[in-house]
Amino acid sequence: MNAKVDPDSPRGRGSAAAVLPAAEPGAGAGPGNLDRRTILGGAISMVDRDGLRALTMRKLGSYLGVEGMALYRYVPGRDALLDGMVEVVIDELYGDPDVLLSSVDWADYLRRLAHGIRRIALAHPQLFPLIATRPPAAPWVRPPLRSLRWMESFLQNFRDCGFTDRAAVAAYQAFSSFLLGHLLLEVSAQGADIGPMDEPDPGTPQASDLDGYPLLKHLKPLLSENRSAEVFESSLELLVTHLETLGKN
Amino acid sequence: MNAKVDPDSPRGRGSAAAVLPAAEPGAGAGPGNLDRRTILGGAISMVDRDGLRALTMRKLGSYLGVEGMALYRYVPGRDALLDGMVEVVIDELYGDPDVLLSSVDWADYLRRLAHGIRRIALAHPQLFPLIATRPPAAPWVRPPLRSLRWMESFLQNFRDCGFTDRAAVAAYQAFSSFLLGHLLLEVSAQGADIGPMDEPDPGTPQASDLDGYPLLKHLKPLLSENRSAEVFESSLELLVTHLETLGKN
DNA sequence: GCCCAAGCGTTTACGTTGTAAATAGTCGTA
DNA sequence: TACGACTATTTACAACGTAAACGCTTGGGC
Repeated sequence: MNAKVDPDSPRGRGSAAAVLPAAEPGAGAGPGNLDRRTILGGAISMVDRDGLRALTMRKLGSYLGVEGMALYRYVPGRDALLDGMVEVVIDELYGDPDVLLSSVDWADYLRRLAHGIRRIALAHPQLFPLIATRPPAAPWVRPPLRSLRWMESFLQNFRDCGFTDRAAVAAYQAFSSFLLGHLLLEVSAQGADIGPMDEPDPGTPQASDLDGYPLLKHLKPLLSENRSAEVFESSLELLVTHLETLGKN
Repeated sequence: MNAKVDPDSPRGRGSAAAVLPAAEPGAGAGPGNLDRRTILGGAISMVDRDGLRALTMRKLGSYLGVEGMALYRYVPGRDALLDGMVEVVIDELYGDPDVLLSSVDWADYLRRLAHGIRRIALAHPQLFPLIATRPPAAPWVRPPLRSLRWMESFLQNFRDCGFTDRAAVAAYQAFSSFLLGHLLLEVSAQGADIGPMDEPDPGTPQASDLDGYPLLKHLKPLLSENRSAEVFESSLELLVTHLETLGKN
């Protein structure tokens, strides 16, 4: 196919990040076939396939072979459903062997964690905006690394590597900004690529739409090039060296 | 009040960024009182006050002293309304004198532009997630600098300063990621600060909730410190030096 | 075998949303 | 005065989130 495959892309690996515990949908009615995990898994795979707007309580119900109202016995409401989905997707990190390797090298840890989250983002492009914009549990919890468990282990790791409290916190915050910016833009671009376009995509400005913008017209090929993987890598390295100089202050 | 005031915060300046052309709402019924600009302005100030969930066609109508269906003569539908709001808010940049100063120094230009967008984000914290996540006009248009006019002038400016096509495009993309990550996190934290909390905010984990996370409990004061302005500044400088080394390749 | 409490999913119902279609009011011009 | 053209209202409908009441199944004590 292509010379190099993006190792974080779903097709680039044996789908190690897509560890959905989802029971198969429509497993027939009857009691006992429903629980919180099944519901969240179904919701996630539904959004992965059809997008966020297609996720309604009733549609999710019928996707699971059940009436919409049945979901309310396991989930307090739609917002809680969304929060639960975000939590489940973020916790896919725990199933990622590349991330879990422990290491005394904080830079190595940072790189593996970053790629782990990138893998999640690319595996669930339609869901990532939710990860980015749902109100976090506390104002000091920053997407996308928005689980208390991961925050704790992240900060622990950096303190163990000699970072001061201040520096560890700064590292968490800088890391969050970096990931959020890069991944949100990456999935939004990719979501538009494979998004809902059957026709020649009337949303995309054709060459004729750029008449007032000669430079854009000239740069369009460059702008359309997809160097996400390389850019992500080099920005990550920039962050690492920045954190190095930030060092122990 | 406080030693130093954030110059990008709405209270930090004479509200120069909040140039809403909004006609006063509820200006009485009768024909001729409605047009696209009024509608978008009303929608924006409504979201600024009550949040995105409160923005409904009918509620916006009655806010403007009109029946909800009247809006459809000027706006094709709700999605187009949201897109229009995003466009209007981004175009507030054109009314910002600090940004419009021309300069042969690309770094200076970048800094002024960055602060201009930060000002917009802080002036409309509830709206910024929309700026970040609405599908752009084309996959190669990246929020938050998502208007073709601004893209054109941004790229022009960098090319005039000696950047190659490639480097100018890379600068645009790096700039976008930087802004999106920082500003989205900043407004989300601030939105939670002044958000819908009347009681002691049950959403925020109290100290007792952090029992399983001793390090978090210990670092909570540091994590809650708001150094957004300084962090933004220093990350911006990091970006500038990065673009310098990226230079002309 | 019988009953009953508990748990699960369905049914019914209500208010709200986005939006299409038909309607009525207003105003400049012929 | 009559007439289009705009403009805003009214009416209508399907889909949504969710509360409340309702049956159905099931397992345990007598």
